[in-house]
Amino acid sequence: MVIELAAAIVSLDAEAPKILLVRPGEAGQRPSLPCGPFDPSGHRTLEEGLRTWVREQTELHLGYVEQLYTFGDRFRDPTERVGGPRPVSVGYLALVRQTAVKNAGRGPGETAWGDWYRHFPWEDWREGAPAILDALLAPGLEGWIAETADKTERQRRRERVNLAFAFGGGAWDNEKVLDRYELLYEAGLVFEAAFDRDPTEIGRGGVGRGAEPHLKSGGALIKDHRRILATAMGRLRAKIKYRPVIFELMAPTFTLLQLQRAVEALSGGRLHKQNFRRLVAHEGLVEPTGQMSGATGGRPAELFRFRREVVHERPAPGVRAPVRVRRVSA
Amino acid sequence: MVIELAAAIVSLDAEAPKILLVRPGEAGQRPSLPCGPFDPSGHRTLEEGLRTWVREQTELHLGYVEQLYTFGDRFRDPTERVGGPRPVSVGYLALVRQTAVKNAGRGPGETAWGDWYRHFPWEDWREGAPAILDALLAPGLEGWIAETADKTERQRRRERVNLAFAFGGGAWDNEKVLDRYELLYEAGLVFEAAFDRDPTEIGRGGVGRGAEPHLKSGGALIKDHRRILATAMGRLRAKIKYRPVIFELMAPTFTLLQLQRAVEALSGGRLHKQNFRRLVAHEGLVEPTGQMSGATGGRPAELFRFRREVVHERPAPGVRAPVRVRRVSA
DNA sequence: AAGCCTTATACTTAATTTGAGTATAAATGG
DNA sequence: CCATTTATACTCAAATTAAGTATAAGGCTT
Repeated sequence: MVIELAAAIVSLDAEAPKILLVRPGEAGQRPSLPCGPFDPSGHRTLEEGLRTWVREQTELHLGYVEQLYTFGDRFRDPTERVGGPRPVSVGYLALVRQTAVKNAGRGPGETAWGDWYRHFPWEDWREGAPAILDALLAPGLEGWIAETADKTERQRRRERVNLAFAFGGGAWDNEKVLDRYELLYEAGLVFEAAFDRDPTEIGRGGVGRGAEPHLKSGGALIKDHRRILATAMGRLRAKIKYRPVIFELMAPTFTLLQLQRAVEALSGGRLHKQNFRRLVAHEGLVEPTGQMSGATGGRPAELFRFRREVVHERPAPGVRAPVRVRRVSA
Repeated sequence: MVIELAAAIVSLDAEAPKILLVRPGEAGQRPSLPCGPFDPSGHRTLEEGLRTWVREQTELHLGYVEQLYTFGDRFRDPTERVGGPRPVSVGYLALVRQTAVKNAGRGPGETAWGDWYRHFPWEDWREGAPAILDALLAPGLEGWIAETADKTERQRRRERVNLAFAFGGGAWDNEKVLDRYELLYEAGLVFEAAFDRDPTEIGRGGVGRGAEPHLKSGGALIKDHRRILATAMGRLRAKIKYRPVIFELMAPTFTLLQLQRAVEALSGGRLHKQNFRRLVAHEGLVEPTGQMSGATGGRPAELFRFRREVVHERPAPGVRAPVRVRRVSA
């Protein structure tokens, strides 16, 4: 059995969260995350194996690395054969500063930074509710619910959809990224699902159902890499609330607005500016440097830096600011 | 490569958190968690594999199951040979109600419920600071810090110890169970560490150093099973704060004090009674049944039940009550 | 039966935190 | 010099929290 190690390497380019992708070797193929097999004889730990692979493939030396989840489902990869070797993949989240980013090439096998919302357009609520939600996903999911004849199963599907997508009046939870992706996958609304079917089931209508919308439901990746990416996104959104991981993505000094935009970019929603600065100051997350930033269009802002001591002072230091997400468009 | 699936199955017996253990086959051996190898041809998913193994070994049908972490470190198992097969284990947390508990036997290979604080005596602060902390762990860790000649490394160790054990005046964080266990392991203060050494290093003093205290630092388990248990404990302590998982361990109806004792048992600290009940009522986590409990010594208390609807109402429903942990003894 | 122990539950109070503003300051580009 | 943009200080009411006090309702003891 081969264990594949795959990394969702996240960076932040101003207001856009980026993800490092490896270009497909052949045309028509989908991109992948940097990844490679775990080598029990060479790698001392799983994480070290991952770091080694990433270093080889991208020339990046990872700083912050966190294990996400281990997936072992059958038939998530269209090239998997019945009775063939079973893929087991361990997904990781890594954070790198934009300054460390280099050598993204255009050729096959080379790496490139992509916008993570291209793969999950329904997750970005910064400019109001994403259009794709009402235009494609809601009707698509509605169809998937109606599709089953069993009443209990229908109810179960409706419940899951309402919870994950907040259709039933509930509040949109920006951490439920994986739940939403899995539902879309099951409902056949993401590209991968059109291919990744149990081959023994092909012909039973799996592939046929509405090839059109799949193409629009975000950029697909190879194997289960978009699932790993969804896990990374959800985990990161949760983690910035109680660990100061956001600073892994920031330059050594930054203005409070830059910090706010960074949090907003990852969270996919807006924050209340005045309360945000009160919060980060009060929590002791940042301290003023005394220097001023080269004004970007208005009054110059003071530059701040991360206060490392905060981890000793409070048990769970993070940006606890409530993310505002609303249905009314901006 | 073989992937081992192992489950930390937690239950709650009144005020004692319990963990399901499998008795060692031979005398002198340590107990283990229920576990078994992942079978790529038989198991559709990793989690299904785990459920199957647990069903076979314990006749328990698991309800709530959650993946914790995948460990792939070398030489965590004393029986591991240099160049031998590499152990990779996926740890799971499962929660079962005490009512579902049965057939715990006394013979080898049979299961038995053990107190989880027997394996982590330093984690139970309900009756004040655990004695083992000042008596054994603090001096032991101090020795480990002093042991290295490199000043930077010494500083690094001190920082880690202070953070995890709150020696430097910080607050004890009841979620840092794994950090603490790993430190004790590295410092050679837990039983496992006396055995689990890189065999190539044996003779360099690893095993020799103070065999005495190891035996007292909590009940050891086979392989890296205590590490999985530590992960489970930390995860569960974190999770009850934002997911209503505590109800997976409660009877269908319960008094508010029973619920409070359950939370305290897992958290390892005390809660403020009046505020606790205000909290669970206000969060909408429970609803009164109208029935009264058979009084256990005082005024009869009303029985409550879990309000399932709460998951639709708020994004992260859980018992957010602050756990009080203090150095002064009760 | 009275008094005491135990547990339950209602209510109070002050301090703190939160959400949502308003007001004013300091830069730039016409 | 004025509109625009961004920064930052300050306000204010509502909600939440921490830590009580007060009272109720059982059983057990003497």
